[in-house]
Amino acid sequence: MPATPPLRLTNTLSRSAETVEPAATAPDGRPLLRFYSCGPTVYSYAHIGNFRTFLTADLVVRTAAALGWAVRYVSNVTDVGHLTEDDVADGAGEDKMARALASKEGEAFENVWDLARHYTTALVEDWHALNLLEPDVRPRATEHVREQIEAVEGLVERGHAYETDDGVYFHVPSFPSYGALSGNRDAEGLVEGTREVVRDDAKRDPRDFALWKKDPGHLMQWFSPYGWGFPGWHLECSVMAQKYLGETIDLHGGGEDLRFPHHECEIAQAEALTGEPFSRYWMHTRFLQVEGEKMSKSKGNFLTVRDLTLAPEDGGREDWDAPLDPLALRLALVSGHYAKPFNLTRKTLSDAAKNRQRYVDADAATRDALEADRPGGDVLADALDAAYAEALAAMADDLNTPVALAAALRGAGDILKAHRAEPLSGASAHSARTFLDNVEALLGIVGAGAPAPPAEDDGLAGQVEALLVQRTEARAAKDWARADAIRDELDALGVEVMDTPSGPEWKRKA
RNA sequence: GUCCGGGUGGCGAAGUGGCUAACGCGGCGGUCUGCAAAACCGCUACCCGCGGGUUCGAUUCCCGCCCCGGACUCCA
Repeated sequence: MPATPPLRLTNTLSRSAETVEPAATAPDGRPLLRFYSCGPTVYSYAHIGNFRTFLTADLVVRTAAALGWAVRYVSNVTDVGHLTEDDVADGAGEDKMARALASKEGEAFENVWDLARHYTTALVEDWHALNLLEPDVRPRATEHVREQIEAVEGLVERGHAYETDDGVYFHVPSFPSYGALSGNRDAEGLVEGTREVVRDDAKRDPRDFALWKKDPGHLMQWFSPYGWGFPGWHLECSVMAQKYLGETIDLHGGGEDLRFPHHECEIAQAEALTGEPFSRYWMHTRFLQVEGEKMSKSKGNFLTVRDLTLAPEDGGREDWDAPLDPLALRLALVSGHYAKPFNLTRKTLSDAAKNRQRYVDADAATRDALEADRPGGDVLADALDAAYAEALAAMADDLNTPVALAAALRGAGDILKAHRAEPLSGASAHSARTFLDNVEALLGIVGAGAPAPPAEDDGLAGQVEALLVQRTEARAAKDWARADAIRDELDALGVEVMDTPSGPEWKRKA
Protein backbone atom coordinates (compact mmCIF):
# COMPACT_ATOMS: atom_id res chain seq x y z
CA MET A 1 0.00 0.00 0.00
CA PRO A 2 1.74 3.17 -1.16
CA ALA A 3 1.61 6.17 1.13
CA THR A 4 -1.29 8.39 0.18
CA PRO A 5 -0.14 11.53 -1.57
CA PRO A 6 -0.59 14.91 0.09
CA LEU A 7 -3.49 17.05 -1.10
CA ARG A 8 -2.37 20.13 -2.94
CA LEU A 9 -4.66 22.98 -3.97
CA THR A 10 -4.11 26.39 -5.49
CA ASN A 11 -4.57 28.79 -2.60
CA THR A 12 -5.91 32.13 -3.73
CA LEU A 13 -4.23 33.79 -0.76
CA SER A 14 -0.76 32.86 -2.00
CA ARG A 15 -1.68 32.39 -5.66
CA SER A 16 0.18 29.10 -5.72
CA ALA A 17 -0.43 25.42 -5.10
CA GLU A 18 0.02 24.52 -1.45
CA THR A 19 -0.18 21.32 0.52
CA VAL A 20 -3.38 21.37 2.51
CA GLU A 21 -3.06 20.27 6.09
CA PRO A 22 -6.28 20.30 8.07
CA ALA A 23 -5.91 21.94 11.46
CA ALA A 24 -8.15 19.52 13.30
CA THR A 25 -8.43 15.79 13.73
CA ALA A 26 -11.59 13.72 13.73
CA PRO A 27 -12.42 11.67 16.86
CA ASP A 28 -11.09 8.58 15.10
CA GLY A 29 -7.74 10.22 14.48
CA ARG A 30 -8.12 11.04 10.82
CA PRO A 31 -7.41 14.54 9.54
CA LEU A 32 -10.63 16.56 9.48
CA LEU A 33 -11.17 18.96 6.60
CA ARG A 34 -13.62 21.72 7.44
CA PHE A 35 -14.82 23.04 4.13
CA TYR A 36 -17.32 25.72 3.13
CA SER A 37 -18.39 26.20 -0.46
CA CYS A 38 -20.54 29.16 -1.48
CA GLY A 39 -23.83 28.14 -2.99
CA PRO A 40 -26.14 30.07 -5.30
CA THR A 41 -28.89 32.61 -4.84
CA VAL A 42 -32.06 30.74 -5.65
CA TYR A 43 -33.88 33.21 -7.82
CA SER A 44 -33.82 30.97 -10.90
CA TYR A 45 -32.53 27.59 -12.01
CA ALA A 46 -28.83 27.20 -11.36
CA HIS A 47 -26.89 27.10 -14.62
CA ILE A 48 -24.08 24.78 -15.60
CA GLY A 49 -21.52 27.43 -14.72
CA ASN A 50 -22.78 27.37 -11.15
CA PHE A 51 -22.45 23.64 -11.25
CA ARG A 52 -18.88 23.74 -12.44
CA THR A 53 -18.10 25.46 -9.17
CA PHE A 54 -20.20 23.04 -7.12
CA LEU A 55 -18.51 20.18 -8.94
CA THR A 56 -15.12 21.52 -7.95
CA ALA A 57 -16.21 21.49 -4.32
CA ASP A 58 -17.59 17.99 -4.79
CA LEU A 59 -14.24 16.80 -6.11
CA VAL A 60 -12.43 18.30 -3.14
CA VAL A 61 -14.67 16.35 -0.82
CA ARG A 62 -14.35 13.15 -2.80
CA THR A 63 -10.59 13.45 -3.07
CA ALA A 64 -10.13 14.20 0.62
CA ALA A 65 -12.29 11.20 1.48
CA ALA A 66 -10.33 8.99 -0.91
CA LEU A 67 -7.16 10.08 0.86
CA GLY A 68 -8.66 8.80 4.07
CA TRP A 69 -9.66 12.12 5.55
CA ALA A 70 -12.82 12.97 7.39
CA VAL A 71 -14.66 15.90 5.84
CA ARG A 72 -17.24 18.28 7.21
CA TYR A 73 -18.74 19.95 4.17
CA VAL A 74 -21.10 22.92 4.27
CA SER A 75 -22.68 24.55 1.24
CA ASN A 76 -25.30 27.23 1.64
CA VAL A 77 -28.41 28.34 -0.17
CA THR A 78 -28.86 32.09 -0.44
CA ASP A 79 -32.58 32.58 -0.30
CA VAL A 80 -32.64 36.23 0.62
CA GLY A 81 -32.89 38.58 -2.31
CA HIS A 82 -30.04 41.00 -2.65
CA LEU A 83 -29.66 43.99 -4.85
CA THR A 84 -28.86 43.74 -8.50
CA GLU A 85 -27.67 47.14 -9.61
CA ASP A 86 -27.48 50.51 -8.11
CA ASP A 87 -27.54 52.41 -11.34
CA VAL A 88 -31.09 51.64 -12.43
CA ALA A 89 -33.43 54.40 -13.31
CA ASP A 90 -35.07 54.82 -9.96
CA GLY A 91 -31.74 54.80 -8.21
CA ALA A 92 -32.97 52.37 -5.64
CA GLY A 93 -31.51 49.15 -6.96
CA GLU A 94 -33.57 46.09 -7.42
CA ASP A 95 -33.87 42.96 -5.42
CA LYS A 96 -32.95 39.88 -7.45
CA MET A 97 -35.67 37.76 -5.99
CA ALA A 98 -38.26 40.51 -6.27
CA ARG A 99 -37.33 40.95 -9.88
CA ALA A 100 -37.61 37.23 -10.50
CA LEU A 101 -41.03 37.27 -8.90
CA ALA A 102 -42.13 40.08 -11.16
CA SER A 103 -40.87 38.31 -14.28
CA LYS A 104 -42.84 36.01 -16.52
CA GLU A 105 -41.51 32.89 -14.83
CA GLY A 106 -42.31 34.44 -11.47
CA GLU A 107 -46.01 34.55 -12.17
CA ALA A 108 -46.25 30.97 -11.02
CA PHE A 109 -45.36 31.94 -7.48
CA GLU A 110 -47.43 33.53 -4.77
CA ASN A 111 -44.51 35.33 -3.18
CA VAL A 112 -40.74 35.39 -2.86
CA TRP A 113 -40.77 32.68 -0.26
CA ASP A 114 -42.51 30.32 -2.65
CA LEU A 115 -40.14 31.28 -5.39
CA ALA A 116 -37.11 30.60 -3.20
CA ARG A 117 -38.55 27.28 -2.11
CA HIS A 118 -39.20 26.21 -5.69
CA TYR A 119 -35.71 27.00 -6.90
CA THR A 120 -34.09 25.49 -3.84
CA THR A 121 -35.87 22.23 -4.55
CA ALA A 122 -34.79 22.43 -8.17
CA LEU A 123 -31.21 23.08 -7.11
CA VAL A 124 -31.14 19.97 -4.96
CA GLU A 125 -32.70 17.90 -7.75
CA ASP A 126 -30.06 19.03 -10.21
CA TRP A 127 -27.41 18.51 -7.54
CA HIS A 128 -28.40 14.87 -7.22
CA ALA A 129 -28.82 14.41 -10.95
CA LEU A 130 -25.17 15.36 -11.41
CA ASN A 131 -24.19 12.95 -8.66
CA LEU A 132 -22.93 15.63 -6.30
CA LEU A 133 -22.48 14.52 -2.71
CA GLU A 134 -24.94 15.99 -0.28
CA PRO A 135 -23.23 18.49 2.03
CA ASP A 136 -23.24 17.67 5.72
CA VAL A 137 -25.12 20.91 6.19
CA ARG A 138 -26.94 22.96 3.58
CA PRO A 139 -27.84 26.06 5.58
CA ARG A 140 -30.22 28.71 4.34
CA ALA A 141 -29.70 32.40 4.90
CA THR A 142 -33.30 32.94 5.98
CA GLU A 143 -32.89 30.40 8.75
CA HIS A 144 -29.87 32.18 10.19
CA VAL A 145 -31.05 35.75 10.44
CA ARG A 146 -30.79 35.77 14.22
CA GLU A 147 -27.13 34.76 14.04
CA GLN A 148 -26.53 37.42 11.42
CA ILE A 149 -28.09 40.11 13.59
CA GLU A 150 -25.89 39.00 16.46
CA ALA A 151 -22.86 39.32 14.22
CA VAL A 152 -23.89 42.85 13.26
CA GLU A 153 -24.25 43.74 16.94
CA GLY A 154 -20.88 42.25 17.71
CA LEU A 155 -19.21 44.23 14.95
CA VAL A 156 -20.84 47.47 16.09
CA GLU A 157 -19.70 46.80 19.67
CA ARG A 158 -16.15 46.22 18.55
CA GLY A 159 -16.09 49.43 16.58
CA HIS A 160 -15.93 47.77 13.16
CA ALA A 161 -19.41 48.81 12.11
CA TYR A 162 -21.67 51.82 12.41
CA GLU A 163 -25.29 52.67 11.83
CA THR A 164 -26.72 55.21 9.42
CA ASP A 165 -30.26 56.14 8.50
CA ASP A 166 -30.17 53.51 5.77
CA GLY A 167 -28.38 50.62 7.40
CA VAL A 168 -25.41 49.28 9.25
CA TYR A 169 -22.05 49.24 7.50
CA PHE A 170 -18.77 47.50 8.02
CA HIS A 171 -16.05 50.11 8.21
CA VAL A 172 -13.31 48.86 5.94
CA PRO A 173 -10.49 51.09 7.26
CA SER A 174 -10.97 49.39 10.62
CA PHE A 175 -9.66 46.19 9.07
CA PRO A 176 -6.17 46.90 7.70
CA SER A 177 -5.67 43.67 5.81
CA TYR A 178 -8.77 44.23 3.67
CA GLY A 179 -7.76 43.47 0.10
CA ALA A 180 -5.29 40.72 0.87
CA LEU A 181 -7.32 38.06 -0.90
CA SER A 182 -8.23 39.95 -4.04
CA GLY A 183 -5.33 42.33 -4.38
CA ASN A 184 -7.84 45.17 -4.34
CA ARG A 185 -6.04 47.20 -1.73
CA ASP A 186 -6.29 50.51 -3.45
CA ALA A 187 -9.07 52.51 -1.86
CA GLU A 188 -8.90 55.07 -4.65
CA GLY A 189 -9.68 52.46 -7.24
CA LEU A 190 -12.79 51.39 -5.41
CA VAL A 191 -14.41 54.74 -5.23
CA GLU A 192 -17.85 53.55 -6.06
CA GLY A 193 -17.87 51.14 -3.18
CA THR A 194 -19.32 47.69 -3.04
CA ARG A 195 -22.76 46.29 -3.54
CA GLU A 196 -25.83 47.23 -1.57
CA VAL A 197 -24.42 50.63 -1.25
CA VAL A 198 -27.22 52.17 -3.17
CA ARG A 199 -25.95 55.61 -2.63
CA ASP A 200 -25.79 56.20 1.07
CA ASP A 201 -23.97 59.47 1.59
CA ALA A 202 -23.68 58.70 5.26
CA LYS A 203 -21.10 56.01 4.59
CA ARG A 204 -17.74 56.89 6.05
CA ASP A 205 -15.65 55.21 3.38
CA PRO A 206 -16.68 54.33 -0.13
CA ARG A 207 -15.56 50.75 0.42
CA ASP A 208 -17.76 50.25 3.45
CA PHE A 209 -20.32 47.55 2.79
CA ALA A 210 -23.74 46.79 4.21
CA LEU A 211 -24.19 44.38 7.08
CA TRP A 212 -27.82 45.29 7.51
CA LYS A 213 -30.05 47.18 5.17
CA LYS A 214 -33.02 49.06 6.56
CA ASP A 215 -35.89 48.62 4.19
CA PRO A 216 -39.49 48.40 5.35
CA GLY A 217 -40.51 47.85 1.75
CA HIS A 218 -38.40 44.74 1.21
CA LEU A 219 -40.31 41.59 0.36
CA MET A 220 -38.38 39.67 2.99
CA GLN A 221 -37.71 41.56 6.17
CA TRP A 222 -36.93 40.88 9.77
CA PHE A 223 -36.92 42.96 12.91
CA SER A 224 -33.58 43.90 14.41
CA PRO A 225 -32.14 46.42 16.84
CA TYR A 226 -31.78 48.59 13.76
CA GLY A 227 -35.39 48.29 12.78
CA TRP A 228 -37.03 46.31 9.98
CA GLY A 229 -34.78 45.23 7.17
CA PHE A 230 -32.62 42.43 5.81
CA PRO A 231 -29.05 41.23 6.22
CA GLY A 232 -26.20 42.06 3.87
CA TRP A 233 -25.21 39.38 1.42
CA HIS A 234 -21.65 38.83 2.59
CA LEU A 235 -22.72 38.30 6.16
CA GLU A 236 -24.62 35.07 5.76
CA CYS A 237 -21.70 33.01 4.52
CA SER A 238 -19.22 33.99 7.20
CA VAL A 239 -21.84 33.55 9.90
CA MET A 240 -23.02 30.15 8.70
CA ALA A 241 -19.50 28.92 8.02
CA GLN A 242 -18.45 29.77 11.54
CA LYS A 243 -21.60 28.37 13.06
CA TYR A 244 -21.14 24.95 11.51
CA LEU A 245 -17.38 24.75 11.12
CA GLY A 246 -15.89 26.92 13.84
CA GLU A 247 -14.09 30.26 14.00
CA THR A 248 -11.28 29.11 11.75
CA ILE A 249 -12.10 26.78 8.90
CA ASP A 250 -9.68 24.97 6.63
CA LEU A 251 -10.95 25.71 3.18
CA HIS A 252 -13.43 28.08 1.62
CA GLY A 253 -14.31 28.07 -2.03
CA GLY A 254 -16.54 29.46 -4.73
CA GLY A 255 -16.59 30.92 -8.20
CA GLU A 256 -13.91 33.35 -9.27
CA ASP A 257 -16.34 36.23 -9.19
CA LEU A 258 -16.77 35.79 -5.46
CA ARG A 259 -13.16 36.51 -4.75
CA PHE A 260 -14.05 40.16 -4.62
CA PRO A 261 -16.02 41.60 -3.00
CA HIS A 262 -17.84 38.68 -1.44
CA HIS A 263 -14.98 36.67 0.02
CA GLU A 264 -12.93 39.74 0.85
CA CYS A 265 -15.84 41.05 2.88
CA GLU A 266 -16.42 37.70 4.53
CA ILE A 267 -12.85 37.70 5.77
CA ALA A 268 -13.15 41.22 7.11
CA GLN A 269 -16.37 40.49 8.99
CA ALA A 270 -15.35 37.18 10.37
CA GLU A 271 -11.87 38.14 11.48
CA ALA A 272 -12.96 41.49 12.89
CA LEU A 273 -15.48 39.61 14.97
CA THR A 274 -13.33 36.81 16.30
CA GLY A 275 -9.79 38.08 15.99
CA GLU A 276 -8.91 34.71 14.51
CA PRO A 277 -8.05 33.78 10.91
CA PHE A 278 -11.25 32.89 9.07
CA SER A 279 -10.17 30.37 6.43
CA ARG A 280 -6.71 28.91 6.05
CA TYR A 281 -7.01 28.16 2.35
CA TRP A 282 -9.18 29.69 -0.37
CA MET A 283 -9.92 28.24 -3.76
CA HIS A 284 -11.77 29.72 -6.70
CA THR A 285 -13.19 28.04 -9.76
CA ARG A 286 -12.72 29.79 -13.04
CA PHE A 287 -15.70 30.68 -15.13
CA LEU A 288 -17.21 28.36 -17.65
CA GLN A 289 -17.62 29.65 -21.16
CA VAL A 290 -19.96 28.21 -23.73
CA GLU A 291 -18.83 28.01 -27.34
CA GLY A 292 -16.07 30.47 -26.53
CA GLU A 293 -18.29 33.11 -25.01
CA LYS A 294 -19.46 34.02 -21.58
CA MET A 295 -22.83 32.54 -20.85
CA SER A 296 -25.61 35.03 -21.09
CA LYS A 297 -29.28 34.92 -21.78
CA SER A 298 -29.01 37.33 -24.66
CA LYS A 299 -26.52 35.11 -26.48
CA GLY A 300 -28.76 32.08 -26.14
CA ASN A 301 -25.95 30.06 -24.63
CA PHE A 302 -27.21 30.25 -21.09
CA LEU A 303 -27.65 26.62 -20.10
CA THR A 304 -29.14 24.95 -17.06
CA VAL A 305 -28.78 21.32 -16.07
CA ARG A 306 -32.36 20.69 -17.11
CA ASP A 307 -31.83 22.35 -20.49
CA LEU A 308 -29.35 19.59 -21.27
CA THR A 309 -30.64 16.56 -19.42
CA LEU A 310 -34.39 16.72 -20.02
CA ALA A 311 -36.10 15.52 -23.17
CA PRO A 312 -37.31 18.38 -25.39
CA GLU A 313 -40.91 17.67 -24.50
CA ASP A 314 -40.02 18.21 -20.84
CA GLY A 315 -38.16 21.43 -21.44
CA GLY A 316 -34.77 20.26 -22.69
CA ARG A 317 -32.98 22.23 -25.37
CA GLU A 318 -33.37 20.51 -28.69
CA ASP A 319 -30.68 22.71 -30.22
CA TRP A 320 -28.28 21.21 -27.67
CA ASP A 321 -29.28 17.63 -28.44
CA ALA A 322 -31.02 17.11 -25.13
CA PRO A 323 -31.52 14.84 -23.37
CA LEU A 324 -27.97 14.12 -22.33
CA ASP A 325 -27.09 11.55 -19.68
CA PRO A 326 -26.58 13.67 -16.52
CA LEU A 327 -23.36 11.85 -15.75
CA ALA A 328 -22.07 12.63 -19.22
CA LEU A 329 -22.75 16.27 -18.40
CA ARG A 330 -20.90 15.84 -15.15
CA LEU A 331 -17.99 14.30 -17.01
CA ALA A 332 -17.95 17.18 -19.47
CA LEU A 333 -18.01 19.80 -16.76
CA VAL A 334 -15.05 18.31 -14.90
CA SER A 335 -12.98 17.55 -17.96
CA GLY A 336 -11.01 20.78 -17.63
CA HIS A 337 -8.91 21.96 -14.73
CA TYR A 338 -10.93 24.05 -12.27
CA ALA A 339 -8.35 26.80 -12.01
CA LYS A 340 -8.35 27.46 -15.72
CA PRO A 341 -11.12 28.94 -17.80
CA PHE A 342 -13.08 26.16 -19.42
CA ASN A 343 -14.80 26.31 -22.76
CA LEU A 344 -17.78 24.00 -23.07
CA THR A 345 -18.95 23.19 -26.57
CA ARG A 346 -21.38 20.78 -28.19
CA LYS A 347 -18.34 18.70 -29.04
CA THR A 348 -17.32 18.56 -25.38
CA LEU A 349 -20.69 17.11 -24.56
CA SER A 350 -20.73 14.52 -27.31
CA ASP A 351 -17.17 13.46 -26.40
CA ALA A 352 -18.22 13.11 -22.79
CA ALA A 353 -21.23 11.02 -23.75
CA LYS A 354 -18.94 8.61 -25.59
CA ASN A 355 -16.52 8.34 -22.72
CA ARG A 356 -19.33 7.93 -20.26
CA GLN A 357 -20.53 4.96 -22.30
CA ARG A 358 -17.28 3.17 -21.64
CA TYR A 359 -17.98 3.25 -17.91
CA VAL A 360 -21.52 2.06 -18.46
CA ASP A 361 -20.29 -0.85 -20.58
CA ALA A 362 -17.52 -1.75 -18.17
CA ASP A 363 -19.97 -1.66 -15.30
CA ALA A 364 -22.43 -3.91 -17.13
CA ALA A 365 -19.72 -6.39 -18.06
CA THR A 366 -18.54 -6.46 -14.48
CA ARG A 367 -22.00 -7.10 -13.10
CA ASP A 368 -22.57 -9.97 -15.51
CA ALA A 369 -19.20 -11.49 -14.73
CA LEU A 370 -19.72 -11.16 -11.02
CA GLU A 371 -22.97 -13.03 -11.36
CA ALA A 372 -21.54 -15.74 -13.58
CA ASP A 373 -18.58 -16.13 -11.23
CA ARG A 374 -16.48 -18.01 -13.73
CA PRO A 375 -13.38 -19.80 -12.50
CA GLY A 376 -9.99 -18.42 -13.36
CA GLY A 377 -7.32 -16.06 -12.17
CA ASP A 378 -7.41 -12.33 -11.76
CA VAL A 379 -5.97 -10.71 -14.88
CA LEU A 380 -7.01 -7.16 -13.98
CA ALA A 381 -5.82 -6.35 -10.48
CA ASP A 382 -2.38 -5.02 -11.36
CA ALA A 383 -3.46 -2.77 -14.21
CA LEU A 384 -6.48 -1.45 -12.34
CA ASP A 385 -4.60 -0.80 -9.13
CA ALA A 386 -2.10 1.22 -11.10
CA ALA A 387 -4.81 3.14 -12.94
CA TYR A 388 -6.61 4.03 -9.74
CA ALA A 389 -3.42 5.05 -7.98
CA GLU A 390 -2.65 7.33 -10.89
CA ALA A 391 -6.12 8.85 -10.82
CA LEU A 392 -5.92 9.47 -7.08
CA ALA A 393 -2.47 10.99 -7.32
CA ALA A 394 -3.68 13.30 -10.08
CA MET A 395 -6.67 14.42 -8.05
CA ALA A 396 -4.52 15.02 -5.01
CA ASP A 397 -2.31 17.20 -7.20
CA ASP A 398 -4.60 20.23 -7.31
CA LEU A 399 -7.55 18.28 -8.70
CA ASN A 400 -5.95 17.46 -12.01
CA THR A 401 -9.11 16.03 -13.50
CA PRO A 402 -7.82 15.68 -17.07
CA VAL A 403 -5.07 13.31 -15.93
CA ALA A 404 -7.32 11.53 -13.43
CA LEU A 405 -9.99 11.02 -16.04
CA ALA A 406 -7.46 9.69 -18.52
CA ALA A 407 -6.29 7.09 -16.00
CA ALA A 408 -9.82 6.12 -15.03
CA LEU A 409 -10.86 5.77 -18.65
CA ARG A 410 -7.86 3.61 -19.36
CA GLY A 411 -8.90 1.31 -16.52
CA ALA A 412 -12.43 1.04 -17.84
CA GLY A 413 -10.96 0.22 -21.23
CA ASP A 414 -8.78 -2.47 -19.66
CA ILE A 415 -11.85 -4.10 -18.18
CA LEU A 416 -13.68 -4.12 -21.50
CA LYS A 417 -10.68 -5.33 -23.43
CA ALA A 418 -10.09 -8.22 -21.05
CA HIS A 419 -13.75 -9.10 -21.08
CA ARG A 420 -13.89 -9.22 -24.86
CA ALA A 421 -10.80 -11.37 -25.07
CA GLU A 422 -12.31 -13.85 -22.65
CA PRO A 423 -15.34 -13.42 -20.37
CA LEU A 424 -14.14 -12.13 -17.02
CA SER A 425 -13.50 -14.65 -14.28
CA GLY A 426 -15.08 -14.09 -10.90
CA ALA A 427 -11.71 -13.00 -9.57
CA SER A 428 -11.17 -10.50 -12.38
CA ALA A 429 -14.70 -9.24 -11.98
CA HIS A 430 -14.04 -8.66 -8.32
CA SER A 431 -11.04 -6.47 -9.15
CA ALA A 432 -13.08 -4.66 -11.77
CA ARG A 433 -15.82 -3.99 -9.23
CA THR A 434 -13.34 -2.60 -6.73
CA PHE A 435 -11.86 -0.35 -9.37
CA LEU A 436 -15.20 0.95 -10.58
CA ASP A 437 -16.37 1.57 -7.04
CA ASN A 438 -13.19 3.46 -6.25
CA VAL A 439 -13.48 5.54 -9.40
CA GLU A 440 -17.09 6.27 -8.58
CA ALA A 441 -16.15 7.40 -5.09
CA LEU A 442 -13.36 9.59 -6.41
CA LEU A 443 -14.92 11.04 -9.56
CA GLY A 444 -18.61 10.23 -9.49
CA ILE A 445 -18.83 9.28 -13.13
CA VAL A 446 -19.65 5.60 -12.98
CA GLY A 447 -22.97 6.05 -11.27
CA ALA A 448 -25.12 3.41 -9.72
CA GLY A 449 -24.74 1.27 -12.79
CA ALA A 450 -27.99 1.55 -14.61
CA PRO A 451 -27.68 4.35 -17.13
CA ALA A 452 -30.69 6.44 -17.95
CA PRO A 453 -33.84 4.35 -17.58
CA PRO A 454 -34.91 2.87 -20.90
CA ALA A 455 -37.54 4.73 -22.79
CA GLU A 456 -41.12 3.75 -22.24
CA ASP A 457 -42.35 0.82 -24.27
CA ASP A 458 -43.95 2.65 -27.14
CA GLY A 459 -44.54 -0.40 -29.28
CA LEU A 460 -41.30 0.16 -31.10
CA ALA A 461 -39.66 -2.92 -29.64
CA GLY A 462 -42.21 -5.30 -31.11
CA GLN A 463 -42.07 -3.63 -34.48
CA VAL A 464 -38.30 -3.78 -34.53
CA GLU A 465 -38.15 -7.41 -33.48
CA ALA A 466 -40.56 -8.36 -36.25
CA LEU A 467 -38.45 -6.58 -38.85
CA LEU A 468 -35.29 -8.15 -37.51
CA VAL A 469 -36.75 -11.62 -37.89
CA GLN A 470 -37.50 -10.86 -41.54
CA ARG A 471 -34.05 -9.44 -42.02
CA THR A 472 -32.42 -12.48 -40.45
CA GLU A 473 -34.34 -14.67 -42.88
CA ALA A 474 -33.29 -12.53 -45.81
CA ARG A 475 -29.69 -12.70 -44.72
CA ALA A 476 -29.89 -16.47 -44.30
CA ALA A 477 -31.12 -16.58 -47.89
CA LYS A 478 -28.29 -14.23 -48.89
CA ASP A 479 -30.88 -11.77 -50.16
CA TRP A 480 -28.71 -8.78 -49.34
CA ALA A 481 -30.87 -6.29 -51.16
CA ARG A 482 -33.85 -7.16 -49.03
CA ALA A 483 -31.77 -7.26 -45.84
CA ASP A 484 -30.44 -3.79 -46.53
CA ALA A 485 -33.90 -2.52 -47.39
CA ILE A 486 -35.13 -3.68 -44.01
CA ARG A 487 -32.16 -2.04 -42.34
CA ASP A 488 -33.06 1.21 -44.11
CA GLU A 489 -36.59 0.79 -42.83
CA LEU A 490 -35.29 0.39 -39.29
CA ASP A 491 -33.03 3.34 -39.80
CA ALA A 492 -36.07 5.42 -40.64
CA LEU A 493 -37.57 4.33 -37.33
CA GLY A 494 -34.52 5.67 -35.58
CA VAL A 495 -33.06 2.26 -34.91
CA GLU A 496 -29.52 1.13 -35.52
CA VAL A 497 -28.79 -2.54 -36.13
CA MET A 498 -25.62 -4.36 -35.22
CA ASP A 499 -25.04 -7.93 -36.32
CA THR A 500 -23.20 -10.04 -33.79
CA PRO A 501 -22.26 -13.70 -33.71
CA SER A 502 -25.22 -14.31 -31.44
CA GLY A 503 -27.68 -12.56 -33.71
CA PRO A 504 -28.70 -8.97 -34.41
CA GLU A 505 -28.78 -6.33 -31.70
CA TRP A 506 -30.35 -2.94 -31.98
CA LYS A 507 -30.50 0.34 -30.20
CA ARG A 508 -32.19 3.65 -30.59
CA LYS A 509 -29.98 6.10 -32.33
CA ALA A 510 -28.83 8.98 -30.17
C1' G B 1 -7.13 52.57 -16.47
C1' U B 2 -5.73 48.88 -12.23
C1' C B 3 -5.50 43.66 -10.97
C1' C B 4 -5.96 38.21 -12.22
C1' G B 5 -5.80 33.91 -15.57
C1' G B 6 -5.03 31.80 -20.43
C1' G B 7 -2.93 31.24 -25.60
C1' U B 8 -0.13 23.54 -26.90
C1' G B 9 -2.18 18.93 -33.09
C1' G B 10 -8.69 19.41 -36.94
C1' C B 11 -11.33 20.05 -31.82
C1' G B 12 -11.13 19.59 -26.32
C1' A B 13 -7.25 19.24 -22.89
C1' A B 14 -2.59 17.65 -19.72
C1' G B 15 2.54 18.31 -19.07
C1' U B 16 7.95 19.22 -18.74
C1' G B 17 14.41 23.29 -18.39
C1' G B 18 17.13 18.28 -22.19
C1' C B 19 15.10 11.02 -23.40
C1' U B 20 9.54 9.40 -28.52
C1' A B 21 4.89 16.77 -25.93
C1' A B 22 -0.39 12.52 -21.80
C1' C B 23 -5.36 11.38 -22.72
C1' G B 24 -10.16 11.86 -25.30
C1' C B 25 -12.85 13.03 -29.78
C1' G B 26 -12.25 13.35 -34.96
C1' G B 27 -9.59 11.79 -39.37
C1' C B 28 -6.73 8.06 -42.14
C1' G B 29 -5.15 2.81 -42.96
C1' G B 30 -6.04 -2.23 -41.49
C1' U B 31 -8.61 -6.70 -39.10
C1' C B 32 -13.62 -8.37 -38.72
C1' U B 33 -18.39 -8.09 -41.84
C1' G B 34 -22.30 -10.15 -47.68
C1' C B 35 -21.94 -4.65 -46.96
C1' A B 36 -22.13 -2.06 -42.55
C1' A B 37 -22.17 -0.96 -37.34
C1' A B 38 -19.59 -2.14 -32.98
C1' A B 39 -14.96 -3.79 -31.42
C1' C B 40 -9.80 -4.29 -32.01
C1' C B 41 -4.71 -2.92 -34.17
C1' G B 42 -1.71 0.98 -36.31
C1' C B 43 -0.94 6.10 -37.93
C1' U B 44 -2.18 11.16 -37.03
C1' A B 45 1.86 18.35 -33.27
C1' C B 46 10.22 18.31 -36.83
C1' C B 47 6.67 21.45 -32.39
C1' C B 48 3.82 24.25 -27.86
C1' G B 49 0.60 33.07 -29.71
C1' C B 50 4.74 36.80 -31.57
C1' G B 51 9.62 39.12 -30.59
C1' G B 52 13.74 39.40 -27.51
C1' G B 53 16.71 37.59 -23.20
C1' U B 54 18.87 34.00 -19.44
C1' U B 55 21.00 28.98 -20.28
C1' C B 56 25.34 24.10 -22.84
C1' G B 57 19.98 23.56 -23.83
C1' A B 58 13.21 26.67 -23.20
C1' U B 59 7.16 24.98 -25.17
C1' U B 60 8.63 25.02 -19.90
C1' C B 61 12.33 30.79 -16.47
C1' C B 62 12.58 36.49 -17.39
C1' C B 63 11.08 41.04 -20.31
C1' G B 64 8.08 43.34 -24.12
C1' C B 65 4.05 42.86 -27.54
C1' C B 66 -0.57 40.78 -29.62
C1' C B 67 -5.09 38.13 -28.80
C1' C B 68 -8.96 35.79 -25.53
C1' G B 69 -11.48 35.49 -20.81
C1' G B 70 -12.34 37.27 -15.89
C1' A B 71 -12.33 40.83 -11.45
C1' C B 72 -12.60 46.07 -10.09
C1' U B 73 -20.40 46.95 -10.28
C1' C B 74 -25.19 41.96 -9.56
C1' C B 75 -23.00 37.27 -11.11
C1' A B 76 -20.53 30.31 -9.61
